[in-house]
Amino acid sequence: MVSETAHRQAARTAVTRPSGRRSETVYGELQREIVLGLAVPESALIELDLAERFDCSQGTIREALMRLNEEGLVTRLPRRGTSVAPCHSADAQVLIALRLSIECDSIDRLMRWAGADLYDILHGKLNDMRNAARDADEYGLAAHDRAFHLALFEAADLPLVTPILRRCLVHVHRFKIMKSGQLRDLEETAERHVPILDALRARDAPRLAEVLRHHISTIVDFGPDLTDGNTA
Amino acid sequence: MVSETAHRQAARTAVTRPSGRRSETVYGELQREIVLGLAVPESALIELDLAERFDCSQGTIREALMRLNEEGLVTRLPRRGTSVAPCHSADAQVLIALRLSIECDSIDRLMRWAGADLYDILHGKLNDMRNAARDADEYGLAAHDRAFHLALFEAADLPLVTPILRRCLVHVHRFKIMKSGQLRDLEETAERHVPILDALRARDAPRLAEVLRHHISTIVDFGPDLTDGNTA
DNA sequence: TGCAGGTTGATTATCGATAACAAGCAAATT
DNA sequence: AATTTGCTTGTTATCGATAATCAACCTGCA
Repeated sequence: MVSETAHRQAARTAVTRPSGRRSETVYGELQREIVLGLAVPESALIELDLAERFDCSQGTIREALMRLNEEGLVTRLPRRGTSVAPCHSADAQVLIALRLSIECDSIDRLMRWAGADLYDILHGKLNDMRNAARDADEYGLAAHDRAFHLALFEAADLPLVTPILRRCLVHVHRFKIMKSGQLRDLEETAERHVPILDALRARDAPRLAEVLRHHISTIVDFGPDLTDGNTA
Repeated sequence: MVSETAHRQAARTAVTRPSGRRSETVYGELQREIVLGLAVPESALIELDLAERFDCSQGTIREALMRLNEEGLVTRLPRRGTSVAPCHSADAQVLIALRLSIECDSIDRLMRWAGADLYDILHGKLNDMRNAARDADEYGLAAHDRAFHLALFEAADLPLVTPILRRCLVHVHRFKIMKSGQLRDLEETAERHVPILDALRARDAPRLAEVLRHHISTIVDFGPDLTDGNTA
């Protein structure tokens, strides 16, 4: 009996370690594939297929898909299945405008709670970005970039708005990555955050607002062509 | 044999109809209670308790809670449980600003696809609002009001933005209802939509923008006092 | 008294099976 | 030839049971 217990403990540890929370892994991987454009927009995602692929049950997949649906990365129709969200420039433009308004209009509020610890946290995220850039990990860079902006916004203490910002960030990244191929200077993208940190450290609210506005509005240029699906 | 088939049909209809989709019912009822303030902000929601109350399984409750989480009406922490979302004026102010920007900035785009059928649909929603107002059904009125604005925005064909607008609408309604007691003129709230319909019928984009802007910015006045939780 | 370590209670996470459902297809009847 | 009827297939929705997890408490010891 004792040995059986010990064996069970060992097995549990061995099995449980790899993932942590299973649906979390599935969620993260699918998010990566969608944002990176590996999963083509409008294509179907079958729950049972994914369950087999990730070696888990349908319920776990369902949970991951619901999380994705929450951010708008997939569309779930009642009994018609799940599909990868479309990616049109019209949506992206509105989303960027919203992001601009959310991030910039809350700076005064943000400043009231921002302390030195916030600066340290953000500096950590910046280093994460630099590492990802060095490894040519475009998705990792984008993920850390989202973490940076979300951490900054957290200081404004607007819990009902944060999920909306998260959603905007994800879609802006998706559009940016799908629009321009891999021909981007990742290092430069990371360094673009330095002025934000500087303004924050100086506790200069107007400058922070201006720097942020510039940072966000120059992420994607809608100049040349668009990866728009419908030509209507 | 014929009678047995007929009976089976009748039974199926009788049993299936009441609920339709079970998680849908749970979702709708919980949404009502939260928006109406019947469920107090920050209070805990236990999955198994709800499962017993609605006489369904835990998974069904979980699905409903996830939908609620999607709109930000509840907060789900990994292993700490689910709680009703807070309701502070700071969030509400930002949400109203976002709503304003989403609805008003897409009118040009909207006009390009709007036809006579859209006017008819919206007119139907207006009548729904009038009926709810006559019945003193404040939640019904709010629900039809959301449907009105969402139907209008649908014409802009920005599927990635629609869920964000839905979220803003729900929270604005919640804040509005929780702020002012029941002392509101429901009939007047319904009639406030007539100018929007008029401008749409006239296909006058600038006027529609102006009317909408006024409509939205006068929904809640942050003048006197605030039902703010923290006094920080 | 103070604390290290285990135990319990509450809650969520996962699973596999079954039910419900919508759409497409094919055959049969008119 | 056209319409309808019924079957088949692909997919999601729901369920009840079990496992994993975390926080708080409680016990034995110094």
